[in-house]
Amino acid sequence: MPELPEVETVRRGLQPVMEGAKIVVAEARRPDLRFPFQPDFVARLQGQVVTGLGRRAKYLMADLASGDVLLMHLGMSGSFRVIKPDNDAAPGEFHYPRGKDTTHDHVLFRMSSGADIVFNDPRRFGCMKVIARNALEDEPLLRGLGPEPLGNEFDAAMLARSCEGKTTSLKAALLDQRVVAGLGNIYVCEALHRSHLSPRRIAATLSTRKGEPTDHAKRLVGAIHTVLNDAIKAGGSSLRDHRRTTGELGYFQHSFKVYDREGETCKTPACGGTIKRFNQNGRSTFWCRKCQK
DNA sequence: CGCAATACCTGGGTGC
DNA sequence: TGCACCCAGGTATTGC
Repeated sequence: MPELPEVETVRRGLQPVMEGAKIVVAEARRPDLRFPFQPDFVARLQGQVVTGLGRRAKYLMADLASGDVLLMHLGMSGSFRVIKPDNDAAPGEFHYPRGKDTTHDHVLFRMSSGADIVFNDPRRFGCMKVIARNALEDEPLLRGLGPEPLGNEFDAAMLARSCEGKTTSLKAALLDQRVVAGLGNIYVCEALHRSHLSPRRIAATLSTRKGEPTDHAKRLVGAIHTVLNDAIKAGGSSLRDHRRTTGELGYFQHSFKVYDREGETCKTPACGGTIKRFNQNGRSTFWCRKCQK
């Protein structure tokens, strides 16, 4: 499901009920998500005050008063929702209407702010892990991540440098979280279209022989900034699974120019091309052959 | 080494 | 209706 804009939308939804509140009860309803929960997972969360809720790439990071950090990743199908606890339930129990959509409720938090937070993830590609804040730089899940695409360090020069010598496609390079951290299939397709660059272009063509960024690299960075910022403003894109923590849909999918638009007309002014789809490294690529070069 | 393919999961849609 | 198959917003691992 979620790429950077969706994760940021979730972060903004959880922040008001998590920050400054205590995790009164934590519950993992199955032994694992992508990997097994740590044996002390619940113990390290329960009773802790969340001092801040941040984001790094597609990871949510809840700072705890203990000095631990709770890392959360939504995988392909993870979502959080915030619900009102049932006042008639026992203090440590979560009572709420069950249905098909609650089958995959795997992790629950009761916050002292008066909210229950439910993590749902049908495919279980998501994960949660508690680590010590002073060991963040040694954390394997975070160690290899490249720059934040909306951060100050990420610019055309940096992108060109990290693509130097890469013989893979530009599409594959942008999906590589070591190159830039937070893009996924949707926003890579959209950023390439908005910068009029072909997904098949060799990644190394973003820099000159001298190692300077090309105009292509500058255009691409501009497009990445624009599409991510616009998508965050729209509350992300809702195709199948993404919901805001309130259950509402994001609406950036209405602004897609290529993603999921196979056979439709290109939205580039005066282009008139037809959006095509093909498979690149096992993922669908959507693009306009006429205006993306 | 870089890169492509594969595996991990469930569910929805399609075509027979 | 059932079934086989394909597809899905991610990422770690495998193998060439």
